[in-house]
Amino acid sequence: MTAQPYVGLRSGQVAEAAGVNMQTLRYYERRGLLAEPQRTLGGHRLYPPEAVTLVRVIKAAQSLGFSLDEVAELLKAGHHHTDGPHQAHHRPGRQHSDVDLHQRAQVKLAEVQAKIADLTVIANTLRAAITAGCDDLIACAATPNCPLPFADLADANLRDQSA
Amino acid sequence: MTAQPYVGLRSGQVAEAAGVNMQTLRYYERRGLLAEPQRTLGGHRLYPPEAVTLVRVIKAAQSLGFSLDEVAELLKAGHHHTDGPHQAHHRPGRQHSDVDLHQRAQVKLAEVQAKIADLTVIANTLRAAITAGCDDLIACAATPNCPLPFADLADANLRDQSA
DNA sequence: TTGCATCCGGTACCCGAGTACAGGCTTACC
DNA sequence: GGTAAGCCTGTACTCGGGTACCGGATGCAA
Repeated sequence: MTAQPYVGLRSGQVAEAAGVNMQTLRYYERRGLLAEPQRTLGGHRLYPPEAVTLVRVIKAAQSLGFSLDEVAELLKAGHHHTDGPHQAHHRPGRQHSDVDLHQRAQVKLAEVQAKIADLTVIANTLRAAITAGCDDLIACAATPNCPLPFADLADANLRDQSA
Repeated sequence: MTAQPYVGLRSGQVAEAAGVNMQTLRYYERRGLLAEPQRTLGGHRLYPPEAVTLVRVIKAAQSLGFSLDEVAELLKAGHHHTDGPHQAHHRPGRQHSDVDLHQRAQVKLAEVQAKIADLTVIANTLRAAITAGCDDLIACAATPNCPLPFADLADANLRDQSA
């Protein structure tokens, strides 16, 4: 019984390792993105090493346009299904999360693809603007002279809104 | 002097046509994205038709991840250069905006390309997750079993942060 | 056991991008 | 000239995603 110091990562360490603020960890915990970790007797958080990965995944997903709620969903989506080993009997209390996991992913995929498409349009626009020496984006966009696809973009956007 | 009704679009019309809230127009005006329009004698705004296009362009650019400040920059970038017809003499008061217009565009292009790359990674991840029937993104991400590129993504993100 | 870094909870604040509302004035048309 | 729809300014609020600060408690090593 060598009174070994507590094992696990302290919030500061996790924050550091994951490149976020400590407060952010607590914030994520409040938001349900991070499970409540172990505590020392004195109440200090003790995270398992995976926490770092998890935070990074969150940041990654989020930086690609997923809101924290969406990230939470994505995380939860798979997780309750991991919460016991091969637990084939599914009780009927959880309509939502399980059935549409693949759908969820597919929807997200579609969204991401749409985003890519839009960004591609803008990239092309910028490229065109650069090579054409087009100095004024609005002028180009507004006049039919320089037929950059900005207008299309705007239209795509409208389409988007109304969808 | 037939007292023709004021000519130009009223804010409601512009808002409607561009698919935004009227308040948003005023907001953009405050933010310097929209020039102050003409007014009727009574103080009502009268926009030229291009305003609609402009607002759409703003929305388009913004929906692709540009902040309003960035959009403002992009717009301004070209504009002062249009503010008089072939005015070749450039006076030396405006260091900033002109020189790096192309650079600006190039920087943006690089950003957009990076975003596309990241989104592509995530799209692949999702696709893989879907086809692999991988039900749990975190599990996948965290374990080396299912080598989805989530970790890379997270790394790319870190790279991003430190840049 | 003392000292210092670290962490605790709670609350309050920040920013970006709008949106809502109140109370009053204009426009347009009959 | 009356009246409804539309627009005006100003202020305040929302929402997402954090951040900052406070006074107090803990961890740990010397």
